[in-house]
Amino acid sequence: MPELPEVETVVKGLRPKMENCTFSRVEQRRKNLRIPFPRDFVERLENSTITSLWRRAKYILAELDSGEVLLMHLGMSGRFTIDETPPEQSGASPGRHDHVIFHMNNGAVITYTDPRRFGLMTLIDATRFHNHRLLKNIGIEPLGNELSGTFLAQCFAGKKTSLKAALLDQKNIAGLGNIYVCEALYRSCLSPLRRAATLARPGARAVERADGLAIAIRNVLSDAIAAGGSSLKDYVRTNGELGYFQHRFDVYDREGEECRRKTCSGRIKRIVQSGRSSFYCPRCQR
DNA sequence: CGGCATACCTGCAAGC
DNA sequence: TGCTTGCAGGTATGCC
Repeated sequence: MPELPEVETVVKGLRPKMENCTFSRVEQRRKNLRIPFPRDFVERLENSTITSLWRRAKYILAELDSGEVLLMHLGMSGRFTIDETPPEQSGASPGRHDHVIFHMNNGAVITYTDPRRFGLMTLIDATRFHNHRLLKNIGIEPLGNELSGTFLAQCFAGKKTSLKAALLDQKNIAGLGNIYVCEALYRSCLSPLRRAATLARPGARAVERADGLAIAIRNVLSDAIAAGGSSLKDYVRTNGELGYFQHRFDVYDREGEECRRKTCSGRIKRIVQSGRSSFYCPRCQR
């Protein structure tokens, strides 16, 4: 499920068990995920210490004292689970989709599970990670200071594509996925079909529209992060699972149901845009 | 270059 | 029950 809020929640959950901790043992149970694991992946991790753990877009980055950065992505179905009892003591054996197991020097066993294997793990040089092919073209962080109506208006100026596609494009804004784009557009009363450039088109409403969208994006994401934190209780479930939380969506997966806006009598519609579902209220989103 | 379709892989729910 | 189909929250690539 991972979009920005889920990845943020995973990072917060992993931090107490990984930051300033050392990899005692690493199990790599297959040779690739979406991309191959790097050469000597296990050897390069073992006995190195994580100096800091953070998120950029939907990537999780662990800076190591070896001078490398461990770069991880959850893809569509990746998740981490933290166990305090080593499997050899609890008697549990790894599942078919448990691809990487980190044994930390604090006793935590952190398992990466990913049925669809759209996730990835790789190691990159700390001095050059900004220029790494996976990170260099990524857009602004939506929870940082750069996101504003002015930014969106400029960024989308001249774009013929839809607002939906423009918001999904990680080169513009990093971390939004299908769900939160649908939710942000709903909150700002903008249609996913609207041409991105019209956000900036001069006119009385243009500033309002762009500012409204910027605020909606920020609020949707921070609400989801807050919900994740509270429903996971310090970001870790009792079963150790991280990053999966129930969140009540206004439009996502609500095809045919009533619009939640009190002043609106519309019904949520599902359409397909560039091969993905968009959910919106055709009555109040314009 | 923009915009779209496609591919990667597995699991699950719905339909027959 | 069992088979087939379509769909899933991400991203890179290739084609026009």
